[in-house]
Amino acid sequence: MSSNPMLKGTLQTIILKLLEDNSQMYGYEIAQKVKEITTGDIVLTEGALYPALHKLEAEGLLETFTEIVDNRVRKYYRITEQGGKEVTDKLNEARLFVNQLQLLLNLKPNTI
Amino acid sequence: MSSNPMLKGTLQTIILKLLEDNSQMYGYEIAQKVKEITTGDIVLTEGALYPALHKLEAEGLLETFTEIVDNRVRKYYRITEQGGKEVTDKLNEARLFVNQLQLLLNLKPNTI
DNA sequence: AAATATACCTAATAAAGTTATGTAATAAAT
DNA sequence: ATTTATTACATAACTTTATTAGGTATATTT
Repeated sequence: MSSNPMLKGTLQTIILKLLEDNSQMYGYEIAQKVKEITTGDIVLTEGALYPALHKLEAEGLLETFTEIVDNRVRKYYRITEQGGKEVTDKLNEARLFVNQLQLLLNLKPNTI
Repeated sequence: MSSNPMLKGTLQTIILKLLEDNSQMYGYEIAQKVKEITTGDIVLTEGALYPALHKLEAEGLLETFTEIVDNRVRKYYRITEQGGKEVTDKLNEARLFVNQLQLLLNLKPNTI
């Protein structure tokens, strides 16, 4: 099933949201977390994940620090103050989009 | 407020779904319908809409015929049998994606 | 007469994925 | 003991698919 074309535009929001809820995470951990939460339905490919992290860092929404664990480098990411503001907006956008998409596709489950 | 980057990957599904519910529609009508349903939140740009329609036609999921109304050409689209099968799959995919996204972003409204 | 709405189209550009490849250490399996 | 899988990072080539911008043309409204 691999990664989804529908992911486009939401990957940044997913990353920011995870880092809003978890004080620090490294790339691989983020990918594992997404796989776990979605029971394998959404898999973040490395070619999407790492460039997205770099971009968010370049934009000042994330900051990094490295640690050596088991002789391997881990690059941890933290959300910045600016990132904290952005994530609120992006979540609202995503919420709106999901609602409109559900309207368009008649996906809204009957709220009994 | 213009089209959404999150639209990527869902535009085809939106078009197919509308043409599943309406026996025939023309491009401009589809754009109007989407604007109407989403109260203007999702606007299909022509540069996205027309190429998407052409692609779906080329793939055999849609078929077309033209009519002259008020001395202007209208190109109507109909969903094909193959398109009917595809739309079911695409809707399931979209449903799954929306659910997983809501999980990831904690967007699920409390189902009271 | 000018502006807006209707109705189609495409080309250049940009964004953001996928696919493939590379490096390197540790852990598990044969 | 050696191969394979997992952990962990990264980037380049490619593809898809949208945005932006431009073009044509008729009908309607201001």
